[in-house]
Amino acid sequence: MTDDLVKARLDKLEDLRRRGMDPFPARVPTTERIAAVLGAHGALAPDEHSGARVTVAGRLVALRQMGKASFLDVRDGTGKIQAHASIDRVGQATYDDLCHLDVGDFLAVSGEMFRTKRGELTIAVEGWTFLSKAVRPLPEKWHGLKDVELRYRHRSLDLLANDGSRERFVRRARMMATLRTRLDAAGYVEIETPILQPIPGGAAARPFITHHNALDTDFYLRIALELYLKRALIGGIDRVYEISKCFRNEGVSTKHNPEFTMLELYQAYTDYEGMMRLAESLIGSVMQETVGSLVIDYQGQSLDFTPPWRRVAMLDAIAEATGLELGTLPADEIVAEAKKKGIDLPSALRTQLIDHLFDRFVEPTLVQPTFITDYPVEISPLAKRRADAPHLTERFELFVMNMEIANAFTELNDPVDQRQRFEDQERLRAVGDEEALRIDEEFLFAMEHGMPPAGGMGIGLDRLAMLVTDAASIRDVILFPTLKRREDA
RNA sequence: GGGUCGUUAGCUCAGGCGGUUAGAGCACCUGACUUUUAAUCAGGGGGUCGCUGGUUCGAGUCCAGCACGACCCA
Repeated sequence: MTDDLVKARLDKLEDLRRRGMDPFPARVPTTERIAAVLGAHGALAPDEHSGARVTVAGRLVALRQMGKASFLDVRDGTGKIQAHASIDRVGQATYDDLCHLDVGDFLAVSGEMFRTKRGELTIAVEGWTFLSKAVRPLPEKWHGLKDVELRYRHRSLDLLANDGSRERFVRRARMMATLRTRLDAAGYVEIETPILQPIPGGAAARPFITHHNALDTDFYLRIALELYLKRALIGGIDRVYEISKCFRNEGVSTKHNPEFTMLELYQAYTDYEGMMRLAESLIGSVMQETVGSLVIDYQGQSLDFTPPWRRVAMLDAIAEATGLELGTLPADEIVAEAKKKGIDLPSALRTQLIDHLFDRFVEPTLVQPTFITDYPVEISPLAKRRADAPHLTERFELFVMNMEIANAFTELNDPVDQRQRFEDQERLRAVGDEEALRIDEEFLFAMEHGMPPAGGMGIGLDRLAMLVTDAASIRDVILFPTLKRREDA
C-alpha cells in the first residue's frame, strides 16, 4: 500500500535526524550546474581523472548499490550526472548514510571528476550533503508516467518522469521569448490590460462572470484583449502588444481550453496586408528558433511555412470546395443552390450559412498555412470594410492543420460605422445570440477622439505551441489544463 | 449534448466462456556483491479490481446507474 511506502520513507527521515542530519536544511553548499560540469570535462578519456573538484546539487534519480561501492544518478534542471561513492574514499559512516538515501531525495555531492572505463563522466564522491527528503516514491523509471489523467492532474510527476513533457514546455518558453524579442525589436511596446472587465468585448464568445464584493459589481473575465489595446493605440502607443490569458466559457476539446494564451498586437499605419507579412515573418521566426526549420513535422504531416503563404478569399474557398458561387445571394437562394449540388442546409441567416459551408467543406482541407480573407461584415464587427465591396471586410484568419491560428484585420477606425456595427450586434443579442458583441461606450468615446489607421492581429499561442512541439492535444502544451475536480484527489 | 473506449499494487501492464488464495515487471524491505548505468543474484512484504446497486450457489469478469478521463461527432 501507499501508506507502507510512505511510512518507510518517513521512518528514514526520522533516522536521518537521529544521525544528526537536517532532512530539510535551509542552506546549500555552493554548487555548479550539472550541464556546465559535464561540458567542462567532456575531454576526459576513459579512466582519466581531472584533478578538479566539483560540487553539484540535484535530485537522486537512480541508486545502484554494489556492496562497498555505489553509483548515484543526480539530476538538476540542466541535466544528469553520475557519481561514484566507495567505502574506501568516504569511510564507513558516510557511506552508510549515503546508502540510506531514497530515490527522489535531494543532495549535493562533491568530488573529483573522472570518466569510467565504460565512458561515463562521473564524480568520485568525497563528501555529500543531504538537501531534502522525498516521502513518496517517484513514478516508475522505465515506463514513466503514462496515464494521461495522472499526467495532467500531477504535472510535477509528469515533468519529472517524462523527458518529452519537460522538453515541450521548454520549447514553448523559447517560442514566447522569440515572439517578445521580435516584437520588441520592431518597436512594439508590451502592456497589460484588465482581466476583470465590466463589458467583455473583442470577440464572439460566452464569458465567465465573477463578482467584486467591495464594489458590489459583477465583472467578466476577458474573452479578448482587443478593445483595451486599441485604447492604448488611440493614446499614442502606436505599436502595442500583450501576451496573456483569455477566458471563454465553452466546452473543452483537444483544441480548446477554457483559459488560453493569446498574443494580440496592433500597429498604426499599416493594414491587413501588413499583418499577413508580419504573420509570415513572426511565425517563421518561431519555427526557426524552436524547430530549426521552416518545414516542420506535425503528427506525421509535413507543414511548410516558407513565405508567401496561400491567400484565398472566403467565398472563393467555398466555391472551390463546393462549386457554389455565393456572390451576394440572399439566404434562401443559397439554400436552393446548395440543394442542387446535393448539400442540405438548414434555413438560417446568410452569414450562418457561409460559416457552416466554410466549417464543413473548407476548414478540413486547410492543412498548409493559408490565409482566408474577406470575411462578411456581419461577423466582423471590428474590421474595416473593403472599399470595393462594403459587405466584406479587410480581414483574414490563418489556418494551419485545420486549426484557426490567427485572426487579423485592418482595424475599423470610423466611430460612426463602429457604433452602427455595435448596434447591429446588440440587435442579434436581443434575438438570442449570446455571443454577439455588446456596445462599449468607453471604447467608442476613445475612438471618437481619432484612431490612426492600423492593422491588428491575434494569435492563439497554445495552438502555435502545439505545432512547434508536435502535440496532438492543447492540454499537452498547457502545464495545468482545466480539469474537473475529483473528490478523492 | 451524443457516441465509442478506458479505470486491477506507488508506477507500467496481464487476467480465455463467471469458478480455489487476483498475477508480472519496476519500485519497496532483507541478504550477497568495490566501475555500474533498466546493474546482477537469492528471499520477502504490498490489492476497497473507480463508486453504488443488480443478476448468480459464486462477479475483477455479466447488467444498470454514477464519477473521472481519453478519442470522435455536434
